[in-house]
Amino acid sequence: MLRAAAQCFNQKGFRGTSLKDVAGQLGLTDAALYYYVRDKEELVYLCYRKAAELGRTALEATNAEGGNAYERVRRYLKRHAQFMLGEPGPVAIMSEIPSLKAEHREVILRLSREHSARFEALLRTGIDEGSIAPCDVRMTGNAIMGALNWIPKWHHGDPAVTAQVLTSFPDILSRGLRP
Amino acid sequence: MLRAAAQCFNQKGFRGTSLKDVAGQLGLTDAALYYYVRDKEELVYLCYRKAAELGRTALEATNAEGGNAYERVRRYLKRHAQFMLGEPGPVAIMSEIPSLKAEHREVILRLSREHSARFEALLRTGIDEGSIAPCDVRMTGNAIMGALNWIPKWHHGDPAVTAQVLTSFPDILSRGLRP
DNA sequence: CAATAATTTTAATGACGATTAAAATAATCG
DNA sequence: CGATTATTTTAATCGTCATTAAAATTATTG
Repeated sequence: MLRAAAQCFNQKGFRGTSLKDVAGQLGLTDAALYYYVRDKEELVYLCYRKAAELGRTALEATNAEGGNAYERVRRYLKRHAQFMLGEPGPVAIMSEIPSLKAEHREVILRLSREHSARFEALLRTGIDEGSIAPCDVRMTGNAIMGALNWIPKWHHGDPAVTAQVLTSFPDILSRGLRP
Repeated sequence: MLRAAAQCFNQKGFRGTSLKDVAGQLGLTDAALYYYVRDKEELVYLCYRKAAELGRTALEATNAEGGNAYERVRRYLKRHAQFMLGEPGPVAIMSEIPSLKAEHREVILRLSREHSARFEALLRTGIDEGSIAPCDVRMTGNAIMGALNWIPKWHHGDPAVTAQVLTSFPDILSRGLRP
């Protein structure tokens, strides 16, 4: 369901997707969605949360595998790109955070901040240990996350492009980090 | 008007902004907007087009100033960041392209493609002349544009941050291009 | 199979916000 | 100033979804 919704949002924009569209993609009728979700707002919220959790997982898994910070960043970039691209990806660009209800918005923003903080911490580790060149970690993190989060904008499922992204992106985004 | 609209879109999301919101920010009533614009759709379209044109202008102005490709890229990055940040910036994240009417959507997509192509050409020039390291220009362009376009997501007007972006971003995004 | 629970549909309802028409106000210009 | 044009407002209207309630179907389980 989240996958269907995210796909609709990315494809038709938020304005353009009605619950009927989402339901249609599942072979259901719009009213059926209300069995699983209180609200359209909640549907959006769940999509966003899922996406945030995937990002967090990607970073954690990478950290768990060890290696120096530079290598971990590279592996993380690939993992993150992977689920931005993947079929299984319920990942919608989070353009509607402001219209979430306060409670939900807080959760998403918190997850988002936590993720940024963790990534920045990783960069800092790299700087300390010398595997990454000194830089403004906040801005560097913002730049890298932006590049990743923007992927759904221009990627439309072409498998050739997918492969291209997976090989290029980690290189492109990490090359500037070398000392 | 476009500034007001873009600001609303970025701040409240598309879902969250009614014409009354946009009009309110101008000290007008919602109906007054229809004197200038046929449609809400047209308002969105004009915002997007303005943003696209600013990007194009930034790149052209930079090219006109000369210098090698690497230096031109750096200057372009700063210029582009500048209007993403600036008060005068009617720049909304283009999350609703799919719901534009076909005719308008085509214009935006064309402008967008043209801009990408120009930037990629600049990268290619740099590679040929040796000021930029060989790379997948398409993907590199996507990455850099993503980082730039994402700025409104996390920048909320703090002038200290603005300054930080302007000094850091050109460095961060161009460092990976060095041969 | 009977009975209960889970899931989906049909058929209204309702609200919000875009849009419109007509009237009112403000600006310009001879 | 008088007249014409430009701009804004007031006061409806209108559509499009989201949402709901009740009925129908499907699945589960004793």
